[in-house]
Amino acid sequence: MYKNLRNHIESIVPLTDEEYTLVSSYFKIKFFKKHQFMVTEGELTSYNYYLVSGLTKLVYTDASAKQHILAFAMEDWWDTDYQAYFTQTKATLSLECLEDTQALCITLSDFHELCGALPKMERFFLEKVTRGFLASQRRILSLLTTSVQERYEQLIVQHPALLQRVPKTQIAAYLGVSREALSRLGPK
Amino acid sequence: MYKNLRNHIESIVPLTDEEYTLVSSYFKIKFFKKHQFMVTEGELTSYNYYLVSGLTKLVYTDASAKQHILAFAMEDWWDTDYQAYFTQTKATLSLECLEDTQALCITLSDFHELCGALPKMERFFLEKVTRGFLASQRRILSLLTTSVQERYEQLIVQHPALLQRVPKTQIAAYLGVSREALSRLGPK
DNA sequence: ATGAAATCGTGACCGATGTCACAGGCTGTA
DNA sequence: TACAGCCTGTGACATCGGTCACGATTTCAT
Repeated sequence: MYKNLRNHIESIVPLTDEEYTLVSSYFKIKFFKKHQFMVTEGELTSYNYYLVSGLTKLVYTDASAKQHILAFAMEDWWDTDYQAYFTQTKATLSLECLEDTQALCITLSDFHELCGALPKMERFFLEKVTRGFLASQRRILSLLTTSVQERYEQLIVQHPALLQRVPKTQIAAYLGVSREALSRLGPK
Repeated sequence: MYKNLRNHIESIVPLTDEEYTLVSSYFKIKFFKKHQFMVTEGELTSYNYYLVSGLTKLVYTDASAKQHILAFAMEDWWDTDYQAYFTQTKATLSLECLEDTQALCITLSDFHELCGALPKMERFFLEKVTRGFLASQRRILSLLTTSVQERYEQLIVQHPALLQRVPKTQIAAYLGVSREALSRLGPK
């Protein structure tokens, strides 16, 4: 079972059936409904989630209650408050479902155990984290160099499905502008 | 030799003398002068650099020749155009020395060989990349949530030495504002 | 020492964006 | 049906930051 996860891992490192059985034994499936929190600000973050289906947002809420979206995640993405997860401290971010979501989750200690038991998985995660790091750098660059309009147009090109599933308010919170500013450049 | 590197690695995974001898055999030392490019936009990026001493900036130059600084790096930091390095494609960033710099460098194929020969090093790099990823996420959040002034003040607190070594123009290019805007909020 | 280049502050002007307010449309629920 | 809550667009206004221009000072290389 969990063919999704197996395909996902095997896109980077091949696994035998026995190996995958071992891998999957470390994961537990969880179901969440729209508006539920998978990670809650101020609480400990027990799990790293691999999303089987659904849609989530990773959010920071600032002092004036304004929301800033670090990332959306959907099928085949990994997501959690990594800072809190890896350091086992209280979350500063929240991970909230924008749709009903199924996820496979793993604790930090199981994560380490798994890497120890199967070095291939360490390679897999190294590759994954590296890609995440590169994506973050691209995002920083895009925040530094491009206008809101350019970022919006790129988002439309790269994730057209998102716009159908997420209200503009949230898109604005992801792009780093107010809802109104985003609305103004739409009609043009 | 290269005690820096050994201490750096051992802050995460302990090494025997033999292991470290093996590790260091994969690295080559290089010397650069101020204004030299360690990575040049448009060219292939052969190396990942561990900085022994000196100071560098990782820069993107946009269509209108404006510079945007992704990161400064100094002693004990790793630096290169990772996108270009890991995918072995032409660099879109430049890595330029702001001071004379010594660095230990490793090719991508040697990097993979080293990880294969010594799984500990895979763990080390996983840890390193993870921290880099977390730092990037913090930077994104700070770009989304804080004003130029706040970012400037945080930079002063976190890296006071930088301000002594780097002209304000470059600081501005790192913070994501014009030189003039940064100058205006200095006297406060 | 001398000239060229870099650094830095400052003023004027203007476009982009945040904030606040209002209105219409849509959806879900009692 | 009726209501409440979201989502979206739009206008008015103030502010922030970009751009251009100027000049003073410092740094650097010849």
